[in-house]
Amino acid sequence: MDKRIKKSKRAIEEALISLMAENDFKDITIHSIAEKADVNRGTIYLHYEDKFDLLEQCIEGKIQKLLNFCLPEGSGSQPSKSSLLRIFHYLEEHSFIFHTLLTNKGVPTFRKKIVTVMKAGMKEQLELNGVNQHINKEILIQFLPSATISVIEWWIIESMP
Amino acid sequence: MDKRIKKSKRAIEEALISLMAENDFKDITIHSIAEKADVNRGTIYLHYEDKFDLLEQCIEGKIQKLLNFCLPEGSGSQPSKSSLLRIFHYLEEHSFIFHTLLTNKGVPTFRKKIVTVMKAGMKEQLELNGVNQHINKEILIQFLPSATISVIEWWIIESMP
DNA sequence: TCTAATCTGTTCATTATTAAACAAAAGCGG
DNA sequence: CCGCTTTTGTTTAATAATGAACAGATTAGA
Repeated sequence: MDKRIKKSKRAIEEALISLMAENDFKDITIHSIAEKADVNRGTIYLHYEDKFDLLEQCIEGKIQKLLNFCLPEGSGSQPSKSSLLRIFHYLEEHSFIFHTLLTNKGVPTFRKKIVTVMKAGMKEQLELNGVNQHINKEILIQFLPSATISVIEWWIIESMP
Repeated sequence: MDKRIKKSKRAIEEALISLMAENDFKDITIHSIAEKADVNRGTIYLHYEDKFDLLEQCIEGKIQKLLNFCLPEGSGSQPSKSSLLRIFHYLEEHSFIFHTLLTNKGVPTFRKKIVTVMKAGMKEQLELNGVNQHINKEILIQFLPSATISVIEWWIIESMP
């Protein structure tokens, strides 16, 4: 992708997150984002529909990056032992971003997105490894992600041990 | 000035300094600067003749910024008491840059430039305030800047108290 | 010394970003 | 409620940056 696009999007999304750390999402204007990102206001509309689409893409990107980093294809869906650990390391490394996305008022989207992704991931895991066959898979899939995300949420918000 | 130009030049000059902190100037290539700055190589030639011109402009810019910040026009060439203090604060704030520019092998330019600027500045000062009239001005002007810069040099290189 | 690799300047067409302007929509204080 | 300011989208022409290519210079190693 063109260097300029990468830089612009990075600046814009970083600005969004930094603003979200201090204001409710609803109070953030495209104007202020452009200012913070040191980018022409028009540039934002070049890549995003509006601020909701921006938040959407931003969240999507963060989740993708987390997954790509923590579940590298090479090892072919590793067992959860080491990958879970990697996830926690990654979250620690980028705690500011995830803390902001999780705690900002008026943005439940992020939590939902993660739960959805985890459901899919776990389903795949369970079908691959025939473990826990004596437990109802469906129930596990419904239950585990929410539980896990709650733990993660707690861990991040309490600024992790 | 166009936002894009500001950003490009800032990235390029920052890259240069960061590279100069770890390599002799002569070993630094335009290639590596472009890489570090995350900028197309051609962009550098859009604003600078070559790496020597880049260093030149970079140094010039740093000196100008220091002067503008420490000798604001409003107060009309203040006496040296507070402005000297401001200079030291500014140097402390930007110590990495000045340390790098002063210590990099093969770049005596920076020291010379500063001495030149100080000579001019002091001359003006002396002509304005009729102080020290009983001392030969010319000798002062020859002597003071070199002495001062030596102190500053020592102060910065020994990572200031 | 010869070769391969890297670096330098420069050119080109394409694309992204900019500044400036605009009308319309919100938001706000009196 | 009514002005006033800010924000939103969108458009325009102008300009800066990009990636790619190129020949020539320099460097490094065999």
